[in-house]
Amino acid sequence: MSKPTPLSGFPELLPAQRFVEQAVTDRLRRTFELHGFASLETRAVEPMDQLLRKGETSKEVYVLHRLQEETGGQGTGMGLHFDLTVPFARYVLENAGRLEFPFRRYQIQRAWRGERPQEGRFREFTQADIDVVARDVLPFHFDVEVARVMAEALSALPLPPMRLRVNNRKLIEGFYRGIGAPDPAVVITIVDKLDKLPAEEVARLLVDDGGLDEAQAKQCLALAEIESTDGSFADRVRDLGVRHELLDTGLEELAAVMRGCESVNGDRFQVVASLSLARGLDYYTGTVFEIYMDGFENLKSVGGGGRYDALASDGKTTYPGVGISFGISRTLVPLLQRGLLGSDRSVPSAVLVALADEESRPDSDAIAQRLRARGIATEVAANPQKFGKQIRYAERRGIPFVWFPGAGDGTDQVKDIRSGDQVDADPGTWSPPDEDRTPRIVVTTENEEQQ
RNA sequence: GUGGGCGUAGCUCAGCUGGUAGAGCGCCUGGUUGUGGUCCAGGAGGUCGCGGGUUCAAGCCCCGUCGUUCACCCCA
Repeated sequence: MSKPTPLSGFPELLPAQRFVEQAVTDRLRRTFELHGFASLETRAVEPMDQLLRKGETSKEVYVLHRLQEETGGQGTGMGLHFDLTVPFARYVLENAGRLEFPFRRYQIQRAWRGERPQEGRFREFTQADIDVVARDVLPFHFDVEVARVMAEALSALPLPPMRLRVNNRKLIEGFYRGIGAPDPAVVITIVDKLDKLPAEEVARLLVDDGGLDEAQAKQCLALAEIESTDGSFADRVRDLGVRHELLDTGLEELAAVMRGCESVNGDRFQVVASLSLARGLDYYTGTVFEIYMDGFENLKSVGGGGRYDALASDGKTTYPGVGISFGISRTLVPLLQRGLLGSDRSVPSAVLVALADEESRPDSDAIAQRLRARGIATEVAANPQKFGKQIRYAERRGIPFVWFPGAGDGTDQVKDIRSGDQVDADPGTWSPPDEDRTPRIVVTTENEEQQ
């Protein structure tokens, strides 16, 4: 069999990289749970009609069918989910009678999209979502809470600083109605292209496709330009002189989110009111979020979310929600591939017990067991090679300590192969420094890389 | 789906106007006979993505194909 080539869009990590990914998900999980979010996993597949509803028609869903199905058959009618929000909404409806509301959950899981892969964009990827869902009414303070929890979670990760851009659908829709736009939804999708097209181009689209006149288009761009890290955006919006009830509501909500997030601002995280933000998905009804990673603006948003008041509804009861998701693969894989993030070991082992000869393997095994019993990850050398080879075996894998049974007059010795220090040691009492118990994440900044 | 770039050793890549396949790193052995990293000497490893064409001769030119990558689209 010839060497298989990688499948584009289906990233697979090396052990040292996988350790980083696991460490990141562990930390996310810890933060989410500290805030009382329960873990949830939903099945990988959903019925196609679930996946394709709610303005998701453009999604490139991977459809399931059985290999031996009659040709021309209708398939199974199931597809792989492409995000975690839609399956969650379905799950809430299905289990509404057994859940306590407001229900908060986190979900760290894979999703699939059949789109063309690019850096940070994959066909199979992992994301971390938090959502809060209530029955009938979801108090607004949850909009603030999900933002704060995600901010806290991301600040704790060994990643570049993040920026959370926030806007409010009511605000911009109210504004567009206030200036007399015939179809606010169209205006939203056009304004959303501002980060890709020059302003003049967007202005022309607003006139040609949005049905606005020049003055209205100018107003829209003026609104989109507004950005602030505090509540000052509100005055600048009001200065534009547009009046609409929905606009006022949106301004109040966005101001509330900004106020609520003040304390999470810092070196590692910044919350920005950004009035150009719209998001393509049409199920968002109020607050919308997008996350950006400093220095990686080319990846576009690495997370996003918002409030969806009507995504989950069984006809009688609606379950409004608000949530935010973070792209684990999207952020981690580019950093890992560029070598900006890694770990100092490819194995969990902190200690390699050397093997003098095959006959003494039980002795080495016994030492390893005593270390493991005290929580020290330990492996025994694969072969009784010359000790130089065994040290090199450890060195290649990043294992910091090599244990020599009966090295000094029958006393065991342990060597820190980084410093070369070798000391007498007892497997019943010796411990590595805490920082050596598990692999460590190694962060290289872009600047260091260039030097 | 549309358009461009790129497929040569495990990895990163070089290979001139077409003339018998190269480097660095890594790997293996020895120097160093239970203590690695440095150094020295030696060694293994290639259907040049695949198929066809042009030519005395193709890694190089042409066509096709597959893979990969970037952009559009869309988004985590």
